[in-house]
Amino acid sequence: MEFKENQTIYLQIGDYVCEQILLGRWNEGDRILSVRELGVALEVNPNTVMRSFDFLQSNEIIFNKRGVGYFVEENAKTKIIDYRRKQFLEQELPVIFKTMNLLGMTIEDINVQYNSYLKSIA
Amino acid sequence: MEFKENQTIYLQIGDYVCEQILLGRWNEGDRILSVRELGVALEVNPNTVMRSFDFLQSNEIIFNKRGVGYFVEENAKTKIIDYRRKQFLEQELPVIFKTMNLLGMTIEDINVQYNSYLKSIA
Amino acid sequence: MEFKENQTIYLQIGDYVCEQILLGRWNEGDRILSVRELGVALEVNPNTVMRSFDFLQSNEIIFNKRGVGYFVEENAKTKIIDYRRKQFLEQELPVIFKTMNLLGMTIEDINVQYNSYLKSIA
Amino acid sequence: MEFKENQTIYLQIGDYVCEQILLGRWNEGDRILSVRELGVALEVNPNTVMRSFDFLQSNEIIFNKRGVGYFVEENAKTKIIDYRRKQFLEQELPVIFKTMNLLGMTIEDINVQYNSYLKSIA
DNA sequence: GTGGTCTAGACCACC
DNA sequence: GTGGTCTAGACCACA
Repeated sequence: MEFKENQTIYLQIGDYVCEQILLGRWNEGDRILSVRELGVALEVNPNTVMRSFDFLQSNEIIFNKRGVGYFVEENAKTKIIDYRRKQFLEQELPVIFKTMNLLGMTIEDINVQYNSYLKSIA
Repeated sequence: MEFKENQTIYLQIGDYVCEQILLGRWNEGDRILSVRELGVALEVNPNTVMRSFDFLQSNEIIFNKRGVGYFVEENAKTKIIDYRRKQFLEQELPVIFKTMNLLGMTIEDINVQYNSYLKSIA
Repeated sequence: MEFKENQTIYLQIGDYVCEQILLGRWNEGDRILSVRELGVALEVNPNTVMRSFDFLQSNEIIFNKRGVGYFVEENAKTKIIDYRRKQFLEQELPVIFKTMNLLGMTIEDINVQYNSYLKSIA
Repeated sequence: MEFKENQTIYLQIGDYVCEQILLGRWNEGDRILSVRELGVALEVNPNTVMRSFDFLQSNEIIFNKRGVGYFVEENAKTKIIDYRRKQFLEQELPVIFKTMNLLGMTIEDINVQYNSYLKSIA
């Protein structure tokens, strides 16, 4: 896996795990990959993966059974989506709107971009 | 000046200088504040300012006359805007669109948000 | 390590690292000395070493793994040699030839000098 | 006039004046341009030109008549050429030869380059 | 342990 | 006065 430069790796791993949960790779109650396995898979130090799991656990996305592994919490999907939606509306969108104004772009320009985006992933 | 926590100071200073150029405080060919003056103004070490100027110079926003000072490059404004617009279209928007899809939001939802944003800054 | 007076230290460190790579001390993909270690070895402030590494990284000679260290890029050797050769052919040689003409020297004079140089290092 | 980055301006001005003398623009005994005139011509601070003249005077290339101007010394040409030849043989050539070896180039390669150089200026 | 950033202060060459 | 370089030392996030 390739990591972005402007965000710390363990947070990107956290996002990755959430993504996998949303995509249904691991359902609620399922055991996810071990720290070591995921470390190998992502070519990352297990300590770094551990930190991600810590983070996810403190956000009640996963929980730990000692000696067994990490498991997906009940309602994990809902929590992830709620969190992301809040983040998106309150943090990301305002910045985007501000940038739009600075660059002299209108909501119409965004519409155009969005349509070509939809085509690109179709 | 107050600095954000999640981005390094010298980059924020770089943004600040670009902003001042866009706003017309320094026009193309003008000499900008010296490393020391800007350091005092922003309550920051001159070395940190120097690092910003280094960065801006390598991006051809400003240039240096030895023993004289730093000056705004020709076409600096265009370069700044072009860079930001490119960054916005290629880096930020796709991420936004992807997030929208993940969260099941449509372009209409964005419109609604945008309108309330416009009211909030009016 | 002793440094020349007419060139800034961090560039000399950059040259030093390139030299070590060319000599095979560090091969492509290898981790090089840490900022601190090299600072101690060359009796130089770690900040100065960092500046060298910054420079080498921007020239794609080395790259960084956060929290791990700096590593030699693929094709670093080729890049170094290409860069030096280009520098030599386009920058240094024309100056030499111009000086030769100004001083009324011929390519034969250079030959003579070269032969005595070869003897001196034999 | 455009100045190189890796050498200080006043030395480049000194070289420029020597060049003009060698080329016969100013002969021995002639008055050269004033500090102010040359400053304007080269788009440089008169102080900087002054420093060059200081340097040239201390090397007995030019001399000063107070209130009148700077004049080319007797034997200035010879002095310049002797100085440059010495510089060339003892300082520049050895470096060139060392670089050649490092890059795996032979004196033959130099010959080829020289021939194409001769054509380029013909 | 690693790199990265910032400060404070010094010294230099240069304009 | 200007920028440029270097040192010493601190602190931080990260692996």
